[in-house]
Amino acid sequence: MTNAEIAAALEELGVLYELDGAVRYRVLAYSTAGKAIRESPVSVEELARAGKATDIPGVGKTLAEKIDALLDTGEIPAAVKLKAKFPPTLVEVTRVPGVGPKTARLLWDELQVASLEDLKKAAEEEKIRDVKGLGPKAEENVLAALERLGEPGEGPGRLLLSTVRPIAEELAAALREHPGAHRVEVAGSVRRWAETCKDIDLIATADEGAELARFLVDHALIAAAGKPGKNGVRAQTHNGVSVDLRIVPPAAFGNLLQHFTGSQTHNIELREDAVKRGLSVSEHGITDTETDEVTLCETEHEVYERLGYAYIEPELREGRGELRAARDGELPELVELGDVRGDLHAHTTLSDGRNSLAEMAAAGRDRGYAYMAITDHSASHGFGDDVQPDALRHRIEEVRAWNEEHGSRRFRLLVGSEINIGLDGSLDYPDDLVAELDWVVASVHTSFNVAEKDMTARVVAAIEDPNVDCIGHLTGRLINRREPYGIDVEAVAEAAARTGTMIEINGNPNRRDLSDRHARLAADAGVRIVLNTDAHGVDTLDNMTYAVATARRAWLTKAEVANTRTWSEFKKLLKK
DNA sequence: GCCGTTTTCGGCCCGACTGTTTTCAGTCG
Repeated sequence: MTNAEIAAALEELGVLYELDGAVRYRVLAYSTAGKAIRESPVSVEELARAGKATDIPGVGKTLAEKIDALLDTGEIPAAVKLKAKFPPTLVEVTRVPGVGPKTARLLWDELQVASLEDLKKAAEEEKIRDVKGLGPKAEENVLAALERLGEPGEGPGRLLLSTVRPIAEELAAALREHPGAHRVEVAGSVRRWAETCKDIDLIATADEGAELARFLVDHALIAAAGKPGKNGVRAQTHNGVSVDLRIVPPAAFGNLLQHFTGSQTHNIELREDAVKRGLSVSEHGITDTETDEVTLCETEHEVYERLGYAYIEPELREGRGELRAARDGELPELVELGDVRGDLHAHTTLSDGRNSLAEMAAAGRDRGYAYMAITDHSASHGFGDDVQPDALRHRIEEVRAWNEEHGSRRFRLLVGSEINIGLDGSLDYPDDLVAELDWVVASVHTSFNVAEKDMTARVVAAIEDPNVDCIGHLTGRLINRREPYGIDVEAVAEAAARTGTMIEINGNPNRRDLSDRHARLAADAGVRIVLNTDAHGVDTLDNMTYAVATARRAWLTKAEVANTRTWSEFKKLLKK
């Protein structure tokens, strides 16, 4: 059973308890546990089978028992019982925006609304207004919400960071140009470099707030907007991204930026911790609950300092132990883009790239890298992009020649390949040819649908090949498009650490693979992490920013990333 | 239902907005 399936079952049970009128903290426990389980980098089923489910934060004895029952019988007895009391489709009603469990329960009791169809019918027949506490406006909102749910592609879907980020940056840059604007920052999940984003949060201080809000509404990217006021405005871009601009006095800019950068989990933990110390934290300031004295902070640094923490980088604000580390002075010094000395995964026109060897090499050199590996696809790659052994031999000569002519002590081009890992873990070039390469990335590109233990054995076999330096995009996921294939990342990391094989963080924003959680797990296991772009053109060499962001979200330091080293130091890490 | 450098029991963020109400509950982020 996948983590997502276990999480969904617990979250459903939480909703059922809420419909049944349970105290909200019990309900909350199910949703926080569900979130932690979904985000767990290791298999929760395996953890539970080993009797260690309570290692997951938010999972105690009771939830551990419920997970055991779910794994053994496919269902949780408490959920079966509640589903006999409430129709299972009532859970869907609670997910209609604006409805929620309390309203759903009310509509069930009063109107026997059991499903989305019943809800629609009740609203259309104007029966909802007869329920005490609800009115005609509720009917209108329900119908509008149901309408939106029905639209394909609409709804609460999250967009890829690389889709949202350029829009956020462009809007922020435009606002900064406005003469009335003092400070403008992008906040929210964009600032935390999350994988996906629901909306864009912009924070500003300005002389005339309403004027700045109107200025945003008039921007060419904005399609629709609410009423601009002195506190900001909510708008939508032409491609359907929500934009929230909030404007505050300069004295509280730090409080607001901290609040809107989130994450929600981070803020809740921070505020709970503050309450224990007699402080109440909000976007408007920090209040001493004894004296009612309010501290306003112009910067986030002041916010964290006032609360007794070291400054926490936005990428770390996910409620994964960063507050404790910040209090104890144990935050890592995160790797930065400027630390990266080379890109070790790039394609050219020899396979499926868009630029030539010379163009890619020059672009890498011009970025100030000390080394770059050209790694086109291998002999069995499809789509007519295969590179047969003779072509690779020729490529080896080409790279040697390029280094003769253009290379220097400051920059060297490495000849490599991204070699397919076959079903049995073998590579699709002869060993003696592979041995001639400077750098070998091995990746799975075919036959994703094999059992987890077979996929694990396959990749571990490649790791044990003395010619393989690095594993590419380990889980094969495409964010929002393709689930990662089943693979035991812990076992792979153990093998990689044992053999000195590196694992990349692929910086393609669709991949970001290793994920932040897997990268943390691998680094903890002793694996050297490599930050790569997998660039298929000169332009996508820029994707190093996403690899670095993922590494930072994984708490990685410069030392834990192999390609922050000079060539002479990096060379020592190679297997052969 | 979880959790603990103030607690193994008694706590469990904070505020905006909305729609329904005449002071607040529910929902959302």
